[in-house]
Amino acid sequence: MPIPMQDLSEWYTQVIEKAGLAEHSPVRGCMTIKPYGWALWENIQRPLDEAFKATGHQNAYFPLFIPLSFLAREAAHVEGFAQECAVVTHYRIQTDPVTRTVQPDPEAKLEEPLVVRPTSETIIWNTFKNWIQSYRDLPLLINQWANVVRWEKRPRLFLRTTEFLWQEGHTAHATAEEALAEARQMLEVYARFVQDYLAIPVIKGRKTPTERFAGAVETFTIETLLLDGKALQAGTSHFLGQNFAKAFEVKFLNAQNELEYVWATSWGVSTRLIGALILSHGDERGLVLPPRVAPIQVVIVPIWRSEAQQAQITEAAHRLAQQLREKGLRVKVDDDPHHRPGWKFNEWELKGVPLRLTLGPRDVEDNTVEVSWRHTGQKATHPQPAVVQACASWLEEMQRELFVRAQERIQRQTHRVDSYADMKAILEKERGFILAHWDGNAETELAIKEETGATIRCIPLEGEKEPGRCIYTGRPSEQRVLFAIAY
RNA sequence: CGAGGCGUAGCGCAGCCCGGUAGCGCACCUGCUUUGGGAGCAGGGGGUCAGCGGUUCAAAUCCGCUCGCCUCGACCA
Repeated sequence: MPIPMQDLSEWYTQVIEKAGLAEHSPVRGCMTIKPYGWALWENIQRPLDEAFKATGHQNAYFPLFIPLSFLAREAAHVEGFAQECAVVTHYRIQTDPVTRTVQPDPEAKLEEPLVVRPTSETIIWNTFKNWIQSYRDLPLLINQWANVVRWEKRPRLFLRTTEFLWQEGHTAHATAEEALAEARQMLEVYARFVQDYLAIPVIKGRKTPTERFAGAVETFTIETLLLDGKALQAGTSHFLGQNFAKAFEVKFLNAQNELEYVWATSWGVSTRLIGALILSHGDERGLVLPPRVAPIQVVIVPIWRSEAQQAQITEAAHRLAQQLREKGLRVKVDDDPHHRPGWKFNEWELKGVPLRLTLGPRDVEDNTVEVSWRHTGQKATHPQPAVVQACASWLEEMQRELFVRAQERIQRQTHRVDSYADMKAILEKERGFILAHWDGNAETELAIKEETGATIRCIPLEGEKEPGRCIYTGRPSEQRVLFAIAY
């Protein structure tokens, strides 16, 4: 295992493959998500889905294919996605009689090409048109779990794959205020989930106009900083104004019997969260998974010498596992006879399992068990009944400690900077978050990006709002913004 | 799309410069001994050497073309 801080990109690829989360598929930029990785995604999906439903949203499903003409309806939107669309042009293949190669049948060309959705605003708003007539149909609060395709130039497992899995919320409202409140609410839902479940600290903010979603009036984001000091957008929530309502002619009659365009939001998080998770907590032994989303929270490794012991200790391990399951924990007994204990210790540490219980002849004799904490490497032996009682609270403690540890790391990597020279020096040396003043101009933003590689990740929503002078031009600025080199 | 690197067993690699019928480690199978931090010994199975073409008595090796992958940039959830 490479040391994470020396070559994070090598470490990242290896840990994903060795821990069995995912692997490269034969299709460029597309990955196979393996059972362990999928279990992790399910543990991310479940609480998010519950949070969406708790805030009044319903799930639905819209088509994978979008007629090309739909995408063209919203000018900024089509421009934003034009460079990365996969397009279906034929509906049949044939074997060429001369070359013997299989190819699209030229006779079977589609009248209108279909775009594989890079996001679903257009097809959903085309549908919403039929669902909305009156203010009584509003708000319309829909979410879908889906796959989308964006032909990215440089794919990376989980962080930027050609096909990725996500959820996309799409809502319609009677007023701008209500839609804006919805966008802000979902940003909160994301921030809470990412911090409480993934133990990843985030900064909530607004995107600058240059970084805004194609077709949005306002884009909110949660930004985090990974182990190597590079920033990652972990989720977004957009206030779309009336842009899509106008593009798709979605109007409603208000209580005064007047026809109005509806107001929209959209918001999403993706399998990128798994990448964020790996690159927030991992170490030289591999993955470190926060207990709340870990597919296996406790692994029990039985150790035996004789065959008689094997039977007895394995049985004791399963009894212990059952007691822990009754406490609501996800437990695995690794009684595989083909591997030795040392191998198993390394394997489960690589897979990031939060707690390991080791049960050997000594322990069975004394009714004890050895506990090992993944995030600290600490070990201790306790009586079995005490361990059964304490495991759940140890896991909760670990969940909090992982968050605090990440928060302290990000604090160390965050710099308040007032001189452009300092900013450049820090970005070259250790990257990280740079809190600095900006004059609000896109030209300034672009110049800084070209000279340093750093972009404005967001204009933070929280924290002090002291005015100052732009780090680049010296012109007045209302508040500090967050710069970083991004993934 | 630009710049680098790499395609040889499931995985990681050597062999290529200097052409002679393919090897190592891990993994896998069998047996025995082992099991508290990636076990040992013995035996065994597994290869269109990325593809196509050329040179040659003979090509993994030399030459040409094509395809794919990885890393780094511009783009992005």
